[in-house]
Amino acid sequence: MAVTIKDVAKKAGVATSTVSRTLQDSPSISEKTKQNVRKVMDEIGYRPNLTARGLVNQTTQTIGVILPVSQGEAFHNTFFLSMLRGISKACNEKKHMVSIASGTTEAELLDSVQTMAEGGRVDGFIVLYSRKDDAVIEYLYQEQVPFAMIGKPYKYENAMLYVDNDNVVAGKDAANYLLQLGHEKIAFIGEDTKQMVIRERLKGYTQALEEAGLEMNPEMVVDITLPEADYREKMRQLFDHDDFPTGIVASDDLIALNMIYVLSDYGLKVPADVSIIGFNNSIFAEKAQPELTSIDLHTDSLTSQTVYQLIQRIEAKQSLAVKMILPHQIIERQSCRRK
Amino acid sequence: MAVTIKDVAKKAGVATSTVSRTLQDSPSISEKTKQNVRKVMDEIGYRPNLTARGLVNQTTQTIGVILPVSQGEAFHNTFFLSMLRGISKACNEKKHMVSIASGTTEAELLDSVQTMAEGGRVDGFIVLYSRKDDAVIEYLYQEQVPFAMIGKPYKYENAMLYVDNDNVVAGKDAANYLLQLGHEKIAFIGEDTKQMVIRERLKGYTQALEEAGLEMNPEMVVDITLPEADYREKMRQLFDHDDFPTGIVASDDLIALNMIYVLSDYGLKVPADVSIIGFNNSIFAEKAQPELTSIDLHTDSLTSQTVYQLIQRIEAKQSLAVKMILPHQIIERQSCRRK
DNA sequence: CTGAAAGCGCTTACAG
DNA sequence: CTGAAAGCGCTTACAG
Repeated sequence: MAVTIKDVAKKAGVATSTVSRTLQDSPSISEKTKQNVRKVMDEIGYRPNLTARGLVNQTTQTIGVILPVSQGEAFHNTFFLSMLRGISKACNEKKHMVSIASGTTEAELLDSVQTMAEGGRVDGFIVLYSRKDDAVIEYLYQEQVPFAMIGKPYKYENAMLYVDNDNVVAGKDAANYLLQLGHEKIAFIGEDTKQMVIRERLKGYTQALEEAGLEMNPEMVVDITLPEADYREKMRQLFDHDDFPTGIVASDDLIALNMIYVLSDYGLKVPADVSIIGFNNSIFAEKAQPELTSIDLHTDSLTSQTVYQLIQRIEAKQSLAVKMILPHQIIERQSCRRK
Repeated sequence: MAVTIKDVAKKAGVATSTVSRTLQDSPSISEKTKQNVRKVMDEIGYRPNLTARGLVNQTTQTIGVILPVSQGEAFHNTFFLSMLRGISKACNEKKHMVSIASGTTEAELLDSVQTMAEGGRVDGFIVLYSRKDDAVIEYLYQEQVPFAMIGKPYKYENAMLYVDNDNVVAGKDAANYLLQLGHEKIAFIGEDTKQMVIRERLKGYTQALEEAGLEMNPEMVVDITLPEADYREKMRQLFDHDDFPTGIVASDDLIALNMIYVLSDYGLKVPADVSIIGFNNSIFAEKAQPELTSIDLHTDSLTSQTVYQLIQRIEAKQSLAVKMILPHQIIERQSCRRK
C-alpha cells in the first residue's frame, strides 16, 4: 500500500483536507502550514493517487489517440509515430496522459474506443485520420464525446474541432514551384488517393496546372497503392520514353525517395533530368541523396495545437467547433532545378 | 452525469452489491436476478466506471509503453509503431488499456514515467528499448515497478522479465546464409552499433566469419549514424573499386533498401553484383525492388508474449524473472544470389 | 486559516 | 441468494 494523504495528514498533524489544499496550493492555507505539509510529503515520499482524484473530479486528465485501422501501409507509420510523439509531448506539458486506441478491424477499433470513452478512462480523443463513412468518428460525434481531428473531416465539417493544413493550397504551391522552374510535364504520385489529405493535394496540383493553362492529363496521376504490376506498368508508361515528365509532385517524402530510385531504373537522375518535390519535410528529406525539396507542414504545431484546443474544449465544456489551419512552407533543397 | 450502478440498482429493485456481483457474473447470484439486472443495464445504457473500479481494486488495467528518447532516428519509427500496434492488440484482447510515455530528453521521459507509476495510472510498463546507463530502467528496477522489456537488458539480466530474439544467432545466420552462397567479402551495415540489438547481430556476424576462417576486417562494418560525410566516405572506400564486398548484412530492412540505392551510385546491382539480407521481414522487404531476403523475428509474438508475461507478473504479484527467447527465420526472396 | 463530513462509483467482507 | 455497511484515496462545500 502506497503512502496516502492520510499518512501525510497524521504525520503533519493536520486534517486531510488541509493536505489536499496544500496540494493545490490553495491560498486559504497559510504558507507556514503549507511548508510543513510539503516537508512531510517529501519525507515520506507522498504522490497523489490520480485515480482517486479522477473519481472525484470526474476527469481523467488523459486523452485517447485513435490510430487508423492498419492497412499494412508502411509509409505512413513514421508519420503516425511522430504525431504520437508530438501529442505526448504536448500532453506532458499539460500534465495529461495519453492512451492509444487501435485495432486491426474497424469493429475492433470502435470497441476499443467505446470502452475507453464509456469506461470514463479518457476525457476526449484525438483522431489521427480522416476517412469517409468511418464508424468511429460517427460514434464520437453522435455520443458527443469531445474529440479533435488532425486533418480535415469528411462530414460534419462545420461542427467539428480540427487542426489541419490547407492541403489544397499546399498541393498548388508544390506544382507552382515546379511550373515556375519551367517544368510543364508534371506528374503527381500519391499514396491512396482516397485519403482526404492526398485528395486535397491532388486537387491543388490540378488547379495549378489549369491556371497555368496546361492540360490536365490523368495519366500523370498515379496511386502507388495500386497492385504492384499495374503500378510498374504506369511507371513504365510515364518514364520509358523521351517525353517523360520532368517534374514530380510526390505526396510524401518517402514516396519522393522511392521515385528517385524508380527513376534510376530508367536512367534518369534527380535533379538533372527530373525535379521532385515532396511533403512533410521529414527527416528523410534531409537524409536523401540528393536532399529533398519538401513542403513543411509544421507538424509540431499541428499536434500541440490539437492538444491545446482539445483540452480547452474539455475544460470549458463548450463545443465551439474551432477549425485551425496552419501554414505551410516550401523548404528548398537540391531535388529541383530549373528546366 | 453518466448512469451509475445506483441507477441500475434502483430500477432493478436490488442492492448495488447485487448489481456489482452480476457485473462479475458471480455464481452467488441467481440466474434470474442476473438476467433481470442485465436487462436493466441494457435499457438504461449502463457502463461500469473503470476509474471507480480501479480505485477499489488498486489496479488500473492499463500498461504503459515507454518509447525511447527520440534521437531523430527515422528508421526505427516504423518498427516502434508496429510494436505499439502489437501491444495494443494484445492489450485489447486482455481488456487492458495502453498509455504511452515518451520524452524529448531522458529527464522528461523519466518524469513522465514517474508520474504514471506513482500516480497509480498504470499497473506496469513495457520498455521498447535497451540502452546502457538508462535512468528510466534504473528507476523502474529500483522502485520495483513491474515491467517487461522487449529486447535484451544491459543490466540486471538475471533479474528482469524480457522477451527477445537471439540476435547473436540471427546475425550469425544472416552471415552464414551469405557465406553458403559463396560470398567471402561480406559487409555489415547497421544503425547505431551502440544499441544492444545491433551489437548482438554484429557479434553474430563476426562469429560466423571467424568460424568460416575468414579474417574480420573492421572496414567492413559501418554505422550509418556516422556524420553524413564520414558515412559517404566509408561507402566510397567500400564500393568504389573492383574488390567490393559481394554480400551485405544490413541490420534492418530499411537500411538494406537504402543500400540498394547507394550501390546504384557505384553502378552495382542487387542481386547481380551484391547480395543483401535484411532484418525484420517488414513490409518494406516485400515492397522492395528486388524483394528483400530478410530475417523474420516474429515481432507479433514478441509483443503479445510481452503483454501476457507482464500481465501475469502483475496479477500473480510474483517477480520471477522470466526470459523468453523467440526463434527467427530466414525468408528467402530475391536479393541474394549465389556468387 | 482549518477541520469534520459527505461523496465520487465501485467492490467486498460480513450477516442473514 | 441478497443486502447494509465500510472503504478505496481523494476533493469540496459547509462550519467555525
